[in-house]
Amino acid sequence: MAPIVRFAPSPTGDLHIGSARTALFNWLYAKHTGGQFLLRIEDTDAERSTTAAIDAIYEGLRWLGLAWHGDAVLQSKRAPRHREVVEAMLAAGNAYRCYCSPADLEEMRAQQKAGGLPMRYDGRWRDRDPADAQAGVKPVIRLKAPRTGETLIADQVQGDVRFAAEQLDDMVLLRGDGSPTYMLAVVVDDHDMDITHIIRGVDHLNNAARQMQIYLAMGWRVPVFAHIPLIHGPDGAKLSKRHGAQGVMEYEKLGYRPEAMRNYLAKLGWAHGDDEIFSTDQTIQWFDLPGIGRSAARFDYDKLRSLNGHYIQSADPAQLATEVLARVPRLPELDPAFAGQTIALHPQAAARIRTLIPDLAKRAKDMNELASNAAPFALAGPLPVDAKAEALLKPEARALLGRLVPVLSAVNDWSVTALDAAVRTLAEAESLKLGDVAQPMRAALTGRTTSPGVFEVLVALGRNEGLARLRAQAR
RNA sequence: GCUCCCUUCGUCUAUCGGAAAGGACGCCAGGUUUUCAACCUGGAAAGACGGGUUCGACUCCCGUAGGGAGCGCCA
Repeated sequence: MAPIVRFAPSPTGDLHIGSARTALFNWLYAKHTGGQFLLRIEDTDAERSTTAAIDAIYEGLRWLGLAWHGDAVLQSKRAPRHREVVEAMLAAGNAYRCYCSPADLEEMRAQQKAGGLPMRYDGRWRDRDPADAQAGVKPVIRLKAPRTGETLIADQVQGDVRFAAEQLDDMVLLRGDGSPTYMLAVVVDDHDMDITHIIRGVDHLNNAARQMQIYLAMGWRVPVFAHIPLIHGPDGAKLSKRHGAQGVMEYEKLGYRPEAMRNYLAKLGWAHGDDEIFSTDQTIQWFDLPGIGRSAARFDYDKLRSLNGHYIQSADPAQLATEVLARVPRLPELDPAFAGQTIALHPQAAARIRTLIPDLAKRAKDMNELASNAAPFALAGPLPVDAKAEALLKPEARALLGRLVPVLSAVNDWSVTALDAAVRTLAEAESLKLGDVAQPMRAALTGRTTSPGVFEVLVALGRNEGLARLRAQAR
């Protein structure tokens, strides 16, 4: 039977980068084994779940390229089925009503903590007569868990992990208002969805032991567990807002490409020998549970950037050019240097970007950098000259440009080689190094001190625009 | 406090009892060069600590330290 896995996030904000990796691992496993990848939204907490957050999950998964099978299951819609299961457990004597008030429980925990005891429900209503209940208390329904023995989780990543029965208390299955708890809902849903492998964060490892009790009580087949390590911030602490971007779509805004994210996230906690860069197809082919490590990994932005740069360089040039053109207009919101500016694309923008894209791609680690570097060729209107370029355009440099313009005007074949030859000849005649001429040219042509090669730029701009930009700064 | 998990260069990792402990990012140096990159070459850099087991431990066991997770009528 082909495996069926699921990604089961709770919709409480953006799709977190850690959750995204969990989704990726599940997706990879399904792809690798020819199984199915399902999506279930754990929205049973009505107060925290919003439709915007659900949409954010869809958006994040789509951007990452992780397609799920069929429609997402909304856990909140399955409450009747969850109650039905609890009724069955009640009937079988595997669950019971507990009439403790919140105050009772609080007091119990306080005493346990004070006495250095583990904080667990003590099972006081296990065999007590409901007639003893205080009036007005709506009972919760608790699982009647075994009090002796141990629960074994044969985890595919963590190995065999044992929990003594004394560690596990009688957890709540149904709340006082009749709504199901998470612990109950996951098990029922995973069972009903025929989930064969549960791949999720280690923060659920302890839960697995509790959930196992429900599988056992219902006589259900227990899925294979694989609890993967968490991602920490660069400082080793839990990944949080102060570490920067957390939601996957924030990475899109920062200019990271989905294929780079997939590669980076896969490498975080999973390895295939010494391989560092692998396509999604290769990852699918290689991915397997035994390759997953057990220790938490720190998020390393430098490495992500490096990978992203690699994928920018190796992207299909035509596709990349299209993406750049689409991103340039977003620059005011993505790059502080363009904040507040009005963006208008030049009629020749597409053509220029297409010819310059291989050169541009080598100089960018993210799509925003790429768009920013493309701006001098993509934008309409007067060319802005930044401070460093301005500093380069000293009077002597402007005079040099003045002597260069007629030389270039005389070039018939507007090509890199011909232009190169012409400029070199001029440089030699003036006993200058090529760089002495190239830098002022660059400043005049792009308004910046770094750019693709000046001859490539001249070709991309075309004779008229190229000469016009030089003339504008010449004297 | 109790339970569970983790620990190889700064970071991500390879190693599955016998190697000079390998790769990648980052860093440093050099080469190439019209800038910046890209690219090429070289370099510094690691088995937390203490005990065992073994002819032999990074690898297996125990302990210590450090880190993480869980202990809800949250998910």
